[in-house]
Amino acid sequence: MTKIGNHISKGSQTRSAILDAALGIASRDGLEGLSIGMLADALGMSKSGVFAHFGSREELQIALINEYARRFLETVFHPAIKLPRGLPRLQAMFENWLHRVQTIEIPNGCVFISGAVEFDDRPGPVRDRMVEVNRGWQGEMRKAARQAIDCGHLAPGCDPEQLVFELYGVMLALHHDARLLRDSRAVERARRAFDRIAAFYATEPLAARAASGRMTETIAA
Amino acid sequence: MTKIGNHISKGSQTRSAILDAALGIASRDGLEGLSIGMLADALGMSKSGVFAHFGSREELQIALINEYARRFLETVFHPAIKLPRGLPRLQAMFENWLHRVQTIEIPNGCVFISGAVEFDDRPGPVRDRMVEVNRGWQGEMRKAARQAIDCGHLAPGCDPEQLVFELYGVMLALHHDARLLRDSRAVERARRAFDRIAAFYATEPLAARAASGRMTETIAA
DNA sequence: TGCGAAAAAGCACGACCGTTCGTTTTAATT
DNA sequence: AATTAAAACGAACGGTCGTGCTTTTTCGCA
Repeated sequence: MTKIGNHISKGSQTRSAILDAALGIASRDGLEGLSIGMLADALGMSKSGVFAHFGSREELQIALINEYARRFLETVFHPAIKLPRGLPRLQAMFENWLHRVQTIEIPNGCVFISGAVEFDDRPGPVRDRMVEVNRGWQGEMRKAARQAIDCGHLAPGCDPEQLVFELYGVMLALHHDARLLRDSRAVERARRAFDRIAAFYATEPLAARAASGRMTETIAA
Repeated sequence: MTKIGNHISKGSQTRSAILDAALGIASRDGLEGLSIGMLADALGMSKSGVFAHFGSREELQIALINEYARRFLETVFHPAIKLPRGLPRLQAMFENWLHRVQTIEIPNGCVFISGAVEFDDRPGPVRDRMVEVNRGWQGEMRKAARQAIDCGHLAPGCDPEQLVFELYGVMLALHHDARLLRDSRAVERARRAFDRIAAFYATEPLAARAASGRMTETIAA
Protein backbone atom coordinates (compact mmCIF):
# COMPACT_ATOMS: atom_id res chain seq x y z
CA MET A 1 0.00 0.00 0.00
CA THR A 2 1.43 3.36 -0.97
CA LYS A 3 -1.29 5.63 0.34
CA ILE A 4 -3.24 5.34 3.55
CA GLY A 5 -6.00 7.79 4.26
CA ASN A 6 -4.96 11.40 3.82
CA HIS A 7 -1.34 10.76 4.56
CA ILE A 8 0.99 11.10 1.59
CA SER A 9 3.60 8.42 1.90
CA LYS A 10 7.24 9.11 1.31
CA GLY A 11 7.31 6.74 -1.63
CA SER A 12 4.60 8.43 -3.64
CA GLN A 13 6.05 11.87 -3.16
CA THR A 14 9.51 10.92 -4.32
CA ARG A 15 7.84 9.15 -7.18
CA SER A 16 6.28 12.46 -8.10
CA ALA A 17 9.64 14.15 -7.80
CA ILE A 18 11.16 11.54 -10.09
CA LEU A 19 8.43 12.00 -12.68
CA ASP A 20 8.86 15.75 -12.50
CA ALA A 21 12.59 15.60 -13.12
CA ALA A 22 12.15 12.90 -15.73
CA LEU A 23 9.70 15.04 -17.67
CA GLY A 24 12.27 17.79 -17.86
CA ILE A 25 14.86 15.44 -19.28
CA ALA A 26 12.52 13.51 -21.56
CA SER A 27 11.16 16.71 -23.05
CA ARG A 28 14.62 17.63 -24.27
CA ASP A 29 16.09 14.20 -25.02
CA GLY A 30 13.00 12.15 -25.73
CA LEU A 31 11.72 9.06 -23.99
CA GLU A 32 14.57 6.99 -25.40
CA GLY A 33 17.18 9.59 -24.55
CA LEU A 34 16.21 9.47 -20.90
CA SER A 35 18.42 7.15 -18.88
CA ILE A 36 17.92 6.09 -15.31
CA GLY A 37 21.50 6.95 -14.49
CA MET A 38 21.29 10.61 -15.47
CA LEU A 39 17.87 10.83 -13.89
CA ALA A 40 19.31 9.57 -10.61
CA ASP A 41 22.16 12.08 -10.84
CA ALA A 42 19.73 14.92 -11.45
CA LEU A 43 17.80 13.90 -8.36
CA GLY A 44 20.80 13.17 -6.17
CA MET A 45 19.61 9.61 -5.79
CA SER A 46 21.06 6.23 -6.57
CA LYS A 47 20.19 4.44 -9.77
CA SER A 48 18.61 1.54 -7.96
CA GLY A 49 16.61 3.90 -5.78
CA VAL A 50 15.02 5.48 -8.83
CA PHE A 51 14.62 2.17 -10.59
CA ALA A 52 12.72 0.55 -7.71
CA HIS A 53 9.84 2.98 -8.11
CA PHE A 54 8.92 1.69 -11.54
CA GLY A 55 10.32 -1.80 -11.84
CA SER A 56 11.48 -1.28 -15.40
CA ARG A 57 12.47 1.43 -17.78
CA GLU A 58 9.41 0.72 -19.87
CA GLU A 59 7.12 1.30 -16.91
CA LEU A 60 8.90 4.57 -16.25
CA GLN A 61 8.29 5.66 -19.83
CA ILE A 62 4.61 4.77 -19.60
CA ALA A 63 4.29 6.61 -16.30
CA LEU A 64 5.91 9.60 -18.00
CA ILE A 65 3.42 9.53 -20.84
CA ASN A 66 0.54 9.41 -18.38
CA GLU A 67 1.93 12.29 -16.36
CA TYR A 68 2.54 14.37 -19.47
CA ALA A 69 -0.98 13.66 -20.69
CA ARG A 70 -2.40 14.64 -17.32
CA ARG A 71 -0.64 18.01 -17.44
CA PHE A 72 -1.55 18.56 -21.05
CA LEU A 73 -5.24 17.97 -20.50
CA GLU A 74 -5.14 20.02 -17.31
CA THR A 75 -3.79 23.12 -19.06
CA VAL A 76 -5.40 22.72 -22.46
CA PHE A 77 -8.57 20.70 -22.32
CA HIS A 78 -10.11 21.23 -18.89
CA PRO A 79 -10.18 25.04 -19.00
CA ALA A 80 -11.73 24.92 -22.45
CA ILE A 81 -14.52 22.53 -21.57
CA LYS A 82 -15.96 25.09 -19.19
CA LEU A 83 -16.78 27.32 -22.15
CA PRO A 84 -20.02 26.94 -24.13
CA ARG A 85 -19.83 24.19 -26.70
CA GLY A 86 -19.30 25.08 -30.32
CA LEU A 87 -16.74 27.39 -31.84
CA PRO A 88 -15.86 29.14 -28.56
CA ARG A 89 -14.81 25.87 -26.98
CA LEU A 90 -12.94 24.72 -30.07
CA GLN A 91 -11.16 28.05 -30.28
CA ALA A 92 -10.24 27.88 -26.62
CA MET A 93 -8.83 24.41 -27.07
CA PHE A 94 -6.60 25.65 -29.84
CA GLU A 95 -5.65 28.85 -28.05
CA ASN A 96 -4.84 27.08 -24.80
CA TRP A 97 -2.81 24.58 -26.76
CA LEU A 98 -0.98 27.39 -28.47
CA HIS A 99 -0.33 29.06 -25.13
CA ARG A 100 1.08 25.85 -23.72
CA VAL A 101 3.30 25.37 -26.75
CA GLN A 102 4.64 28.89 -26.39
CA THR A 103 5.34 28.76 -22.68
CA ILE A 104 6.33 25.14 -22.18
CA GLU A 105 6.83 23.04 -25.26
CA ILE A 106 8.87 25.35 -27.45
CA PRO A 107 11.48 25.93 -24.73
CA ASN A 108 11.44 22.38 -23.37
CA GLY A 109 10.14 20.12 -26.08
CA CYS A 110 7.02 18.00 -26.37
CA VAL A 111 6.89 14.39 -25.25
CA PHE A 112 3.93 13.62 -27.49
CA ILE A 113 5.79 14.68 -30.62
CA SER A 114 9.18 13.21 -29.81
CA GLY A 115 7.50 10.08 -28.49
CA ALA A 116 5.40 9.74 -31.62
CA VAL A 117 8.50 9.84 -33.78
CA GLU A 118 10.52 7.55 -31.53
CA PHE A 119 7.90 4.85 -31.17
CA ASP A 120 6.02 4.91 -34.45
CA ASP A 121 8.03 1.89 -35.54
CA ARG A 122 8.69 0.31 -32.17
CA PRO A 123 5.87 -2.01 -31.12
CA GLY A 124 5.19 -2.56 -27.45
CA PRO A 125 3.29 -1.18 -24.49
CA VAL A 126 4.94 2.25 -24.69
CA ARG A 127 3.82 2.73 -28.26
CA ASP A 128 0.37 1.40 -27.40
CA ARG A 129 -0.05 3.92 -24.62
CA MET A 130 1.24 6.68 -26.87
CA VAL A 131 -1.41 5.82 -29.45
CA GLU A 132 -4.16 5.65 -26.85
CA VAL A 133 -3.36 9.05 -25.44
CA ASN A 134 -3.06 10.61 -28.87
CA ARG A 135 -6.32 9.10 -30.08
CA GLY A 136 -7.96 10.39 -26.93
CA TRP A 137 -6.89 13.97 -27.53
CA GLN A 138 -7.73 13.93 -31.23
CA GLY A 139 -11.08 12.42 -30.29
CA GLU A 140 -11.84 15.30 -27.96
CA MET A 141 -11.01 17.78 -30.68
CA ARG A 142 -13.24 15.97 -33.16
CA LYS A 143 -16.02 15.99 -30.61
CA ALA A 144 -15.67 19.74 -30.17
CA ALA A 145 -15.71 20.18 -33.93
CA ARG A 146 -18.88 18.10 -34.24
CA GLN A 147 -20.56 20.22 -31.60
CA ALA A 148 -19.54 23.35 -33.49
CA ILE A 149 -21.22 21.94 -36.56
CA ASP A 150 -24.36 21.14 -34.58
CA CYS A 151 -24.40 24.67 -33.22
CA GLY A 152 -24.18 26.04 -36.74
CA HIS A 153 -20.80 27.62 -36.07
CA LEU A 154 -19.22 25.40 -38.67
CA ALA A 155 -20.74 24.32 -41.97
CA PRO A 156 -22.55 20.97 -42.12
CA GLY A 157 -20.18 19.98 -44.94
CA CYS A 158 -17.22 20.25 -42.61
CA ASP A 159 -15.52 16.94 -41.89
CA PRO A 160 -14.37 16.90 -38.23
CA GLU A 161 -11.60 14.40 -38.95
CA GLN A 162 -10.29 16.59 -41.76
CA LEU A 163 -10.46 19.65 -39.53
CA VAL A 164 -8.54 17.99 -36.70
CA PHE A 165 -6.00 16.61 -39.15
CA GLU A 166 -5.27 20.11 -40.36
CA LEU A 167 -5.17 21.64 -36.89
CA TYR A 168 -2.77 18.97 -35.73
CA GLY A 169 -0.62 19.71 -38.75
CA VAL A 170 -0.50 23.37 -37.79
CA MET A 171 0.79 22.46 -34.35
CA LEU A 172 3.38 20.07 -35.74
CA ALA A 173 4.62 22.71 -38.15
CA LEU A 174 4.78 25.18 -35.29
CA HIS A 175 6.92 22.84 -33.23
CA HIS A 176 9.12 22.13 -36.22
CA ASP A 177 9.77 25.70 -37.25
CA ALA A 178 10.03 27.08 -33.74
CA ARG A 179 12.29 24.40 -32.35
CA LEU A 180 14.45 23.21 -35.22
CA LEU A 181 14.60 26.40 -37.26
CA ARG A 182 14.24 28.71 -34.25
CA ASP A 183 11.77 30.82 -36.17
CA SER A 184 9.94 33.16 -33.82
CA ARG A 185 7.31 33.99 -36.43
CA ALA A 186 6.00 30.43 -36.31
CA VAL A 187 3.52 31.23 -33.55
CA GLU A 188 1.90 33.99 -35.53
CA ARG A 189 1.74 31.72 -38.57
CA ALA A 190 0.02 29.04 -36.52
CA ARG A 191 -2.63 31.52 -35.42
CA ARG A 192 -3.17 32.71 -38.94
CA ALA A 193 -3.47 29.12 -40.12
CA PHE A 194 -6.13 28.40 -37.51
CA ASP A 195 -8.09 31.47 -38.49
CA ARG A 196 -7.94 30.50 -42.12
CA ILE A 197 -9.04 26.95 -41.40
CA ALA A 198 -11.85 28.08 -39.14
CA ALA A 199 -12.98 30.72 -41.63
CA PHE A 200 -12.96 28.18 -44.41
CA TYR A 201 -15.05 25.59 -42.62
CA ALA A 202 -17.37 28.19 -41.16
CA THR A 203 -19.00 29.04 -44.49
CA GLU A 204 -21.11 26.51 -46.32
CA PRO A 205 -20.26 27.26 -49.99
CA LEU A 206 -16.55 26.97 -49.39
CA ALA A 207 -16.83 23.69 -47.58
CA ALA A 208 -18.98 22.39 -50.37
CA ARG A 209 -16.45 23.46 -52.96
CA ALA A 210 -13.70 21.72 -51.10
CA ALA A 211 -15.73 18.53 -51.12
CA SER A 212 -16.52 18.65 -54.82
CA GLY A 213 -13.73 19.92 -57.01
CA ARG A 214 -10.28 18.39 -56.74
CA MET A 215 -7.52 20.47 -58.29
CA THR A 216 -4.51 18.27 -57.90
CA GLU A 217 -4.10 15.24 -60.07
CA THR A 218 -0.95 16.05 -61.99
CA ILE A 219 2.14 14.08 -61.23
CA ALA A 220 5.57 14.59 -62.68
CA ALA A 221 7.52 11.38 -62.89
CA MET B 1 42.48 9.50 -53.38
CA THR B 2 39.34 7.46 -53.53
CA LYS B 3 38.45 7.93 -57.18
CA ILE B 4 40.80 7.78 -60.13
CA GLY B 5 39.47 8.54 -63.58
CA ASN B 6 36.40 6.51 -64.45
CA HIS B 7 37.23 3.67 -62.18
CA ILE B 8 35.05 3.34 -59.11
CA SER B 9 37.28 2.36 -56.24
CA LYS B 10 36.32 -0.35 -53.82
CA GLY B 11 36.26 2.12 -50.95
CA SER B 12 33.70 4.45 -52.43
CA GLN B 13 31.39 1.68 -53.45
CA THR B 14 31.34 0.06 -50.04
CA ARG B 15 30.84 3.53 -48.66
CA SER B 16 27.73 3.75 -50.79
CA ALA B 17 26.64 0.34 -49.56
CA ILE B 18 27.12 1.46 -45.98
CA LEU B 19 25.09 4.62 -46.54
CA ASP B 20 22.36 2.61 -48.20
CA ALA B 21 22.07 0.18 -45.33
CA ALA B 22 22.40 2.97 -42.81
CA LEU B 23 19.52 4.87 -44.37
CA GLY B 24 17.32 1.83 -43.94
CA ILE B 25 18.15 1.61 -40.25
CA ALA B 26 18.13 5.34 -39.55
CA SER B 27 14.74 5.72 -41.19
CA ARG B 28 13.25 3.32 -38.68
CA ASP B 29 15.32 4.07 -35.59
CA GLY B 30 16.41 7.63 -36.19
CA LEU B 31 19.90 9.06 -36.50
CA GLU B 32 20.51 8.52 -32.81
CA GLY B 33 19.12 5.01 -32.84
CA LEU B 34 21.58 3.99 -35.51
CA SER B 35 24.66 2.32 -34.06
CA ILE B 36 27.81 1.34 -35.86
CA GLY B 37 27.66 -2.15 -34.39
CA MET B 38 24.27 -3.06 -35.79
CA LEU B 39 25.14 -1.38 -39.04
CA ALA B 40 28.23 -3.58 -39.32
CA ASP B 41 26.17 -6.66 -38.54
CA ALA B 42 23.62 -5.75 -41.20
CA LEU B 43 26.43 -5.42 -43.72
CA GLY B 44 28.39 -8.46 -42.60
CA MET B 45 31.34 -6.22 -41.84
CA SER B 46 33.38 -5.46 -38.78
CA LYS B 47 32.62 -2.43 -36.65
CA SER B 48 36.02 -0.90 -37.29
CA GLY B 49 35.69 -1.54 -41.02
CA VAL B 50 32.51 0.51 -41.14
CA PHE B 51 33.87 3.11 -38.76
CA ALA B 52 36.98 3.78 -40.85
CA HIS B 53 34.91 5.11 -43.73
CA PHE B 54 33.65 8.07 -41.75
CA GLY B 55 36.07 8.68 -38.94
CA SER B 56 33.35 9.40 -36.41
CA ARG B 57 29.73 8.68 -35.74
CA GLU B 58 28.91 12.33 -36.24
CA GLU B 59 30.41 12.32 -39.72
CA LEU B 60 28.38 9.25 -40.54
CA GLN B 61 25.21 11.02 -39.45
CA ILE B 62 26.04 14.06 -41.57
CA ALA B 63 26.79 11.86 -44.57
CA LEU B 64 23.43 10.21 -44.01
CA ILE B 65 21.63 13.54 -44.00
CA ASN B 66 23.34 14.52 -47.23
CA GLU B 67 22.48 11.23 -48.88
CA TYR B 68 18.88 11.43 -47.74
CA ALA B 69 18.61 14.99 -49.00
CA ARG B 70 20.09 13.95 -52.34
CA ARG B 71 17.49 11.25 -52.79
CA PHE B 72 14.69 13.49 -51.60
CA LEU B 73 15.52 16.25 -54.06
CA GLU B 74 16.05 13.72 -56.81
CA THR B 75 12.58 12.22 -56.47
CA VAL B 76 10.63 15.30 -55.40
CA PHE B 77 12.27 18.48 -56.56
CA HIS B 78 14.12 17.71 -59.79
CA PRO B 79 11.17 16.18 -61.65
CA ALA B 80 8.99 19.12 -60.66
CA ILE B 81 11.38 21.79 -61.80
CA LYS B 82 10.98 20.62 -65.37
CA LEU B 83 7.38 21.76 -65.33
CA PRO B 84 6.35 25.33 -66.15
CA ARG B 85 6.76 27.67 -63.21
CA GLY B 86 3.70 28.65 -61.23
CA LEU B 87 0.97 26.49 -59.82
CA PRO B 88 1.79 23.45 -61.99
CA ARG B 89 5.29 23.29 -60.57
CA LEU B 90 4.14 23.90 -57.02
CA GLN B 91 1.48 21.23 -57.38
CA ALA B 92 4.01 18.80 -58.77
CA MET B 93 6.34 19.46 -55.86
CA PHE B 94 3.58 18.61 -53.45
CA GLU B 95 2.34 15.64 -55.42
CA ASN B 96 5.81 14.17 -55.87
CA TRP B 97 6.40 14.68 -52.19
CA LEU B 98 3.15 12.93 -51.39
CA HIS B 99 4.09 10.08 -53.68
CA ARG B 100 7.42 9.70 -51.98
CA VAL B 101 5.81 9.74 -48.56
CA GLN B 102 3.38 7.03 -49.61
CA THR B 103 5.91 4.72 -51.19
CA ILE B 104 8.98 5.29 -49.04
CA GLU B 105 8.53 7.34 -45.93
CA ILE B 106 5.35 5.88 -44.49
CA PRO B 107 6.70 2.32 -44.60
CA ASN B 108 10.27 3.20 -43.64
CA GLY B 109 10.20 6.51 -41.81
CA CYS B 110 11.61 9.92 -42.67
CA VAL B 111 15.07 11.01 -41.60
CA PHE B 112 14.18 14.69 -41.89
CA ILE B 113 11.34 14.38 -39.43
CA SER B 114 12.97 12.06 -36.91
CA GLY B 115 16.20 14.02 -37.22
CA ALA B 116 14.39 17.31 -36.65
CA VAL B 117 12.91 16.00 -33.43
CA GLU B 118 16.10 14.35 -32.25
CA PHE B 119 18.39 17.31 -32.84
CA ASP B 120 16.21 20.33 -32.23
CA ASP B 121 17.76 20.63 -28.78
CA ARG B 122 21.17 19.15 -29.49
CA PRO B 123 23.60 21.76 -30.81
CA GLY B 124 26.43 20.70 -33.08
CA PRO B 125 27.32 20.06 -36.69
CA VAL B 126 24.61 17.45 -37.20
CA ARG B 127 21.91 19.85 -36.13
CA ASP B 128 23.48 22.60 -38.23
CA ARG B 129 23.40 20.44 -41.34
CA MET B 130 19.83 19.40 -40.57
CA VAL B 131 18.79 23.05 -40.42
CA GLU B 132 20.63 23.91 -43.62
CA VAL B 133 18.98 21.15 -45.61
CA ASN B 134 15.57 21.96 -44.21
CA ARG B 135 15.90 25.65 -44.92
CA GLY B 136 17.00 24.77 -48.43
CA TRP B 137 13.91 22.73 -49.17
CA GLN B 138 11.51 25.21 -47.58
CA GLY B 139 13.27 27.91 -49.57
CA GLU B 140 12.63 26.10 -52.82
CA MET B 141 8.98 25.76 -51.96
CA ARG B 142 8.71 29.44 -51.13
CA LYS B 143 10.36 30.27 -54.41
CA ALA B 144 7.84 28.15 -56.29
CA ALA B 145 5.03 29.85 -54.39
CA ARG B 146 6.39 33.30 -55.26
CA GLN B 147 6.54 32.35 -58.90
CA ALA B 148 2.93 31.16 -58.72
CA ILE B 149 1.98 34.56 -57.38
CA ASP B 150 3.89 36.30 -60.16
CA CYS B 151 2.13 34.13 -62.71
CA GLY B 152 -1.23 35.12 -61.25
CA HIS B 153 -1.98 31.55 -60.20
CA LEU B 154 -2.02 32.60 -56.57
CA ALA B 155 -3.38 35.85 -55.18
CA PRO B 156 -0.95 38.73 -54.61
CA GLY B 157 -2.05 38.78 -50.97
CA CYS B 158 -0.72 35.26 -50.47
CA ASP B 159 2.26 35.05 -48.14
CA PRO B 160 4.68 32.40 -49.43
CA GLU B 161 6.08 31.74 -45.97
CA GLN B 162 2.60 31.18 -44.60
CA LEU B 163 1.76 28.90 -47.49
CA VAL B 164 4.87 26.77 -47.03
CA PHE B 165 4.28 26.65 -43.27
CA GLU B 166 0.86 25.19 -43.85
CA LEU B 167 1.99 22.75 -46.50
CA TYR B 168 4.76 21.52 -44.27
CA GLY B 169 2.22 21.06 -41.51
CA VAL B 170 0.08 18.92 -43.78
CA MET B 171 3.03 16.65 -44.44
CA LEU B 172 3.92 16.40 -40.77
CA ALA B 173 0.34 15.53 -39.89
CA LEU B 174 0.36 12.93 -42.64
CA HIS B 175 3.47 11.30 -41.24
CA HIS B 176 2.04 11.44 -37.74
CA ASP B 177 -1.34 9.91 -38.49
CA ALA B 178 -0.07 7.39 -41.01
CA ARG B 179 2.87 6.15 -38.97
CA LEU B 180 1.88 6.46 -35.33
CA LEU B 181 -1.85 5.98 -35.67
CA ARG B 182 -1.63 3.75 -38.76
CA ASP B 183 -4.49 5.66 -40.32
CA SER B 184 -4.72 4.86 -44.02
CA ARG B 185 -7.05 7.79 -44.67
CA ALA B 186 -4.29 10.25 -43.85
CA VAL B 187 -3.06 10.40 -47.45
CA GLU B 188 -6.46 11.42 -48.75
CA ARG B 189 -6.73 14.03 -46.01
CA ALA B 190 -3.37 15.46 -46.97
CA ARG B 191 -4.50 15.84 -50.56
CA ARG B 192 -7.72 17.49 -49.51
CA ALA B 193 -5.78 19.85 -47.27
CA PHE B 194 -3.53 20.87 -50.14
CA ASP B 195 -6.48 21.51 -52.40
CA ARG B 196 -8.13 23.62 -49.75
CA ILE B 197 -4.98 25.62 -49.12
CA ALA B 198 -4.35 26.13 -52.82
CA ALA B 199 -7.96 27.08 -53.45
CA PHE B 200 -7.88 29.53 -50.59
CA TYR B 201 -4.77 31.34 -51.70
CA ALA B 202 -5.78 31.24 -55.36
CA THR B 203 -8.62 33.72 -54.94
CA GLU B 204 -7.92 37.30 -54.04
CA PRO B 205 -10.90 38.16 -51.79
CA LEU B 206 -10.28 35.19 -49.52
CA ALA B 207 -6.61 35.94 -49.12
CA ALA B 208 -7.53 39.50 -48.30
CA ARG B 209 -10.01 38.39 -45.70
CA ALA B 210 -7.47 36.14 -44.06
CA ALA B 211 -5.06 39.05 -43.84
CA SER B 212 -7.56 41.44 -42.33
CA GLY B 213 -9.94 39.87 -39.86
CA ARG B 214 -8.61 37.82 -36.97
CA MET B 215 -11.16 35.63 -35.28
CA THR B 216 -9.26 34.16 -32.42
CA GLU B 217 -8.41 36.20 -29.40
CA THR B 218 -10.31 34.42 -26.69
CA ILE B 219 -8.34 32.53 -24.12
CA ALA B 220 -9.68 30.45 -21.30
CA ALA B 221 -7.39 30.47 -18.33
C1' DT C 1 53.99 -10.83 -61.14
C1' DG C 2 55.24 -8.14 -57.53
C1' DC C 3 54.86 -4.02 -54.80
C1' DG C 4 52.75 -0.17 -52.36
C1' DA C 5 48.59 1.55 -50.84
C1' DA C 6 43.99 1.16 -49.45
C1' DA C 7 40.52 -1.41 -47.07
C1' DA C 8 38.92 -4.45 -43.72
C1' DA C 9 39.47 -7.07 -39.61
C1' DG C 10 40.70 -8.02 -34.83
C1' DC C 11 41.25 -6.64 -30.35
C1' DA C 12 41.06 -3.77 -26.39
C1' DC C 13 39.75 0.44 -23.84
C1' DG C 14 36.71 3.14 -20.91
C1' DA C 15 32.07 4.69 -20.42
C1' DC C 16 27.40 4.00 -19.86
C1' DC C 17 23.27 1.13 -20.16
C1' DG C 18 19.17 -1.48 -17.57
C1' DT C 19 18.78 -4.68 -14.11
C1' DT C 20 19.51 -7.70 -9.86
C1' DC C 21 20.56 -8.51 -5.15
C1' DG C 22 21.85 -7.97 -0.39
C1' DT C 23 22.34 -4.46 2.97
C1' DT C 24 21.37 -0.34 5.40
C1' DT C 25 18.77 3.56 6.43
C1' DT C 26 14.45 5.73 7.10
C1' DA C 27 9.52 5.97 7.84
C1' DA C 28 5.15 4.26 9.80
C1' DT C 29 2.53 1.63 13.10
C1' DT C 30 1.63 -0.62 17.49
C1' DA D 1 10.15 2.76 22.49
C1' DA D 2 9.93 -1.40 19.89
C1' DT D 3 8.74 -3.75 15.69
C1' DT D 4 7.71 -4.12 11.06
C1' DA D 5 7.47 -2.41 6.51
C1' DA D 6 9.05 0.75 3.01
C1' DA D 7 12.61 3.11 0.76
C1' DA D 8 17.12 4.08 -0.65
C1' DC D 9 21.73 2.61 -1.25
C1' DG D 10 26.02 0.34 -3.23
C1' DA D 11 28.21 -2.92 -5.71
C1' DA D 12 28.18 -5.90 -9.40
C1' DC D 13 26.56 -8.23 -13.76
C1' DG D 14 26.34 -8.87 -18.80
C1' DG D 15 25.89 -5.88 -22.78
C1' DT D 16 26.50 -2.34 -26.07
C1' DC D 17 28.33 1.92 -27.23
C1' DG D 18 32.04 4.85 -29.92
C1' DT D 19 36.74 4.91 -30.70
C1' DG D 20 41.89 3.96 -31.02
C1' DC D 21 45.40 0.85 -32.26
C1' DT D 22 47.78 -3.04 -34.85
C1' DT D 23 47.62 -6.61 -38.05
C1' DT D 24 45.98 -8.94 -42.02
C1' DT D 25 43.74 -9.10 -46.30
C1' DT D 26 42.58 -7.19 -50.61
C1' DC D 27 42.90 -4.13 -54.37
C1' DG D 28 45.12 -1.22 -58.06
C1' DC D 29 48.77 -0.29 -60.88
C1' DA D 30 53.68 -0.63 -62.93
